[in-house]
Amino acid sequence: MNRQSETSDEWIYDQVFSAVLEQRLIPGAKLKESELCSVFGVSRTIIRRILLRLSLDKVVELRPNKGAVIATPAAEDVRQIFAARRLLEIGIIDDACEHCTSEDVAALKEIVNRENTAIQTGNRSGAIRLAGEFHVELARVARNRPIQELLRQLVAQSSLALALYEAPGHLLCVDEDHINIVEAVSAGDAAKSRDLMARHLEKAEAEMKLEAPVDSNDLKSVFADVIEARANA
Amino acid sequence: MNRQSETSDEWIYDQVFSAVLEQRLIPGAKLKESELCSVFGVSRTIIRRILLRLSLDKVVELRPNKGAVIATPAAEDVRQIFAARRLLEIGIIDDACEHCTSEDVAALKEIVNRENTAIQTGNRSGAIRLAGEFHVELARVARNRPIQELLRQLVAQSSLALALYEAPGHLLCVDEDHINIVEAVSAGDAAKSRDLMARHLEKAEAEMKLEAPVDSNDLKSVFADVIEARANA
DNA sequence: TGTATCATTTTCGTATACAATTTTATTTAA
DNA sequence: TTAAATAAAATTGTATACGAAAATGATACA
Repeated sequence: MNRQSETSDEWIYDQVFSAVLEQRLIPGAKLKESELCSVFGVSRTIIRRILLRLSLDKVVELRPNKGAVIATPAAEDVRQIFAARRLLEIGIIDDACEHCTSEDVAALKEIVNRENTAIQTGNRSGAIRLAGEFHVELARVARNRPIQELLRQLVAQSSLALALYEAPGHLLCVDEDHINIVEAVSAGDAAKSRDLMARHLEKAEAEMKLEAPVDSNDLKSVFADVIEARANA
Repeated sequence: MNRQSETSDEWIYDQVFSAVLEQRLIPGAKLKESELCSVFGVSRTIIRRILLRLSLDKVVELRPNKGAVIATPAAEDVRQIFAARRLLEIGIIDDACEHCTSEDVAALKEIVNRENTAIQTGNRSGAIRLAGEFHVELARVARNRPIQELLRQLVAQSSLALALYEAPGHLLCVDEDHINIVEAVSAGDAAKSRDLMARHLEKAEAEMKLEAPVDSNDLKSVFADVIEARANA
């Protein structure tokens, strides 16, 4: 049976990737091949290929002979993730301002609107997902695919980081940052856009407690190091 | 037979990746699975996994039902590749200056020395490869893995771009740029380093003729668009 | 001679078989 | 009862089988 590989593959990949973005899959979650097989109705060949792709995205960790788990980025990883995001997202602002068309503005506003709706309706998954989408869309507007691709990965990794290190009691603050950035970019004001983006990213990183690492009410996170040690024993 | 997958996989991947870096594999070259199987003595399962990884690096193009070929980046791709490189490599200079240890300086100088030796002995493959290695090493010195990884891919893609668009008669000019950058970085002079890097990258991109695209004496490149059109027919 | 159609061979895509490793369960001894 | 040892089950890693698609070559016909 030669399936329409391209499509089916992409669909399954997106399903898992989305689950990570929406934090329905959290760090440490085990991804058994046979389970994924029955869920998606394909053979292990396909599932294995998708797990490999996700592992190259640093969203899944492939432990030889021990199966795949959702990745658990260390504090240092998270610092590098955000350092990279600052570099990329501030760096592309010039190009975003330069190339931004009216269609681009519409697309950006559409995302921000849906994001705000999600926030107001208490749809946390949707809000997280759309917030990430916004940042990736901005890279698309800047017309730079390599950077867009990396940002897509970094946004997903940020979602994992947030699940691990988010300061308690934060939860869905309504945020004017995104819409302000859209306005500045569509006005072609690169300096202002850069400044807004810089502060926005700082804010995001500040919401995490990278020193006192763990999320209190999730045993998997609390004992992540123990699990890691035992897993490698 | 459960092979020591990790190692064997990595080795084969590196072999192919290196061949691209050294331009022993040029854009359009066909990678038949069965041939790779016999060359490396593994089954198609392994080869297929490696081809997938290389395709995610944008070094190989996977054409459904038509096999894998070494990628042929379009002129617009190359512009984005170099735009991304400028952004990344200039952007990491601050961190490189900040984190650069004496071991790092030694490692950088070692690469530059080997590069110059390669140039002087007419070892074109080695020179291209080491030039790329230098840029990736600088990202390592900056202590940012995500960016280092992307740069590794972009350097390989640059090698393909060079094979396609290099201005004729260029060939291995001895270059003081790299050693100057090492000096500036190890002295902690970020401003100077940035300036040197910016001009170095501009020079590299200027060596290519992205408007009059093709490499004259390679039919595969000359008729790349025709091939592409027919392949998709 | 050149072109179109058909058969043959090659190559690719997925599922599956089987070996090796890890995990879990059970038994046994202290 | 706990802990170690062993057996059973589950899971992963690689090779291979087989169907589908594409490339190649042969034949018929204008």
